[in-house]
Amino acid sequence: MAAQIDNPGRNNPSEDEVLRQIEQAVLDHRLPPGTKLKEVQLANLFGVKRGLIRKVLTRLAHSRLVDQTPNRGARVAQPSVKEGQDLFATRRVIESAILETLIARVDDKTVRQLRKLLGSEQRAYQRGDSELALALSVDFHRQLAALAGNSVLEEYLNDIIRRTPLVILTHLGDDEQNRCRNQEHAAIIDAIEQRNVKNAIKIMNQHLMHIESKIRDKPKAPQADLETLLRPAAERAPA
Amino acid sequence: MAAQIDNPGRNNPSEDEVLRQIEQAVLDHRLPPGTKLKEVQLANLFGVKRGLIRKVLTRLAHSRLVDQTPNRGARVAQPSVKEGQDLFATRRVIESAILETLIARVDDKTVRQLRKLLGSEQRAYQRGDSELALALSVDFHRQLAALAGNSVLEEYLNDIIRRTPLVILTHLGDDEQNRCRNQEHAAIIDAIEQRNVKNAIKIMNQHLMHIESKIRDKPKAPQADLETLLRPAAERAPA
DNA sequence: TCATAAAATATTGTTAACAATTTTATTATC
DNA sequence: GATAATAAAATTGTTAACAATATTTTATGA
Repeated sequence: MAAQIDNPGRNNPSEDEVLRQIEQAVLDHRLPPGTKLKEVQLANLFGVKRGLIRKVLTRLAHSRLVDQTPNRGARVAQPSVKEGQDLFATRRVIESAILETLIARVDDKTVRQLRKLLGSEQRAYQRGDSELALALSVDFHRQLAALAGNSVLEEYLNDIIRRTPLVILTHLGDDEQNRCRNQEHAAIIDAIEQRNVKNAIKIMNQHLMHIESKIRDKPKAPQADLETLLRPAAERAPA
Repeated sequence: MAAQIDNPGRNNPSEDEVLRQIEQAVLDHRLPPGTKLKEVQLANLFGVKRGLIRKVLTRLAHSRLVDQTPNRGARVAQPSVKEGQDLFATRRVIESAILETLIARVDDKTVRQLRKLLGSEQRAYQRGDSELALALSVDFHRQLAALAGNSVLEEYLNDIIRRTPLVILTHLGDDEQNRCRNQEHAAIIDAIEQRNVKNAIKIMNQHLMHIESKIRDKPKAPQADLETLLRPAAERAPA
C-alpha cells in the first residue's frame, strides 16, 4: 500500500489534505478495492497522528469509499454488481441534468474552455501518457459539472466520480477499454456548442453505457453435486 | 437545545444511533439552522463520551448538515439561497428519475403500499397531528425511492430530504404552507397506478415548485447613505 | 454609567496511554 | 508434515488529561 500513496510525510498535512490524497489514490487506480487501510501505517506514511487518520477514515466510510468493520479496520470499498449498476444508472441521470443545465447557460468562452481541456486530453492520449489521460478525462466530467453552476449536482457528480473506479476495478479490472472514450468527449462538446441538449444527452448515455453494460453478475460455475464431489479423484472430469 | 433532542441518556447509544437522532431532530424542525451544537452538552445529553460526539459531528459536517468552523465548534447548517435553489432543482431531477424507475417496475402490491401510507398521512392531517403528518409526508418520498430499487438514487434522495428542512427553515420559516401538499401525493399515486410517467413527473415538479419558487434573495433594504446617517435624529425619516 | 482591559470559565483540539480485539507466529501433539 | 493450541505482536477502539482558543464575567478607569 505504501507505494500507492504519495510521498506525503513532508509537511504535516491537514485532515482535508490527507482525505484528498487518499481519494486521489483511489481515483488514479493506485488503491485497488479491498486494500486494507491500516491506521498506524497511514499515520506514519503521512507523518500525522493516528487520531487524524481515524477522522479521515470516518469520513471516507461515510462517503462509501471505504468499508469500516468494527475491530477489523477499514478497506477500500468493493461495491456489489447491483450497486455498480445503480451507480451508473444514477450517473446517467446526473450527467444528463448537468448537460441540460449547462446548455441553458453556455457561452462561447465556456466552449473554448472545454475544447482546451479536450486538447490536453487528446495530446496525453497521443503521447501514451495514460495516467495523465485518465486524470484529464475525469476532469472533463468535473468541468461540465462546475460550468453547469448547480453546486448540488456538482457535489453528487464528484461523489459518483470518486466511486466509479471502485465499481470498474472490482468487476472489470484495470483495462484501458474501461475508460472514457476520448472521441465521445469531442462529440459532446460539439453538441454543447450547437446547444443541442438531446444529442448531448444521447452521446453521454452511450459514453457511459459502453462501460455500464459490462457490469453484471457473472454466470456462476455450475455447482458440482455431492455425488461428483465424492467420486474418487481419477473418475472426476477435469474442473 | 436540550429540549430539542430526545431524552437519549438511557441506554448508551451507538454512534449511528446518535447520528440518526440528531438527523431526525433536524428533519422534525426541532433543531433550527444556526443552532450551536456543543460537544460536552451533547455528550451529557446522550450519555456518551465526547469522542463519540466528535465523530458524529464530523460525519454530519461531511454531509453538510452541520457547519464546523475550527475552534468555534459546530452549528446546524444555514444554506445560502443559491444552495437552496440548487438543492431543489436537483431534487426535481432525482425525484423524476425515481418515479421513472419505479413506474418501470411497479406492481399492484406496490401501489397498495403507497396508498396505505397515504391513508395514514391523510388521517394525521385530519386529526391535526402535524408532527406525525410531517413525518409521514417525508416517508412518502422515502418510500418512493425505496420502492424504485436503485440504492444510489435512494441514498441521494435521503441526503436531499435531510437537507431540505435547513433550506426551508433558513429562508422561509416554519410555516405549514411550506410543507408537502397532501393531495399532490394522492395524484402522484394515481399517475403511478396508471403507469403514466409523464404525468407523475409533472405533478412531482409542481409539488416541489410550490416551495422552490419562494426561495430567492430578498430585496435588500435600501442602504441609507452617509448624509442621512449623519443627520440629527429629529430630522431623519422614520426607519 | 459606559467602555475597555484583565481574569475566569467554557469549549474545542490533540495526544499518549491503555484496553479490547484480531492476526500472526510459535510451539506442541499426533 | 499437518493440525491444534498457545503466545506474541499488531491493530483498532476508548479515554482522560492537557493544550489551545473562544467566550463570558469581572474589575478598572474615565
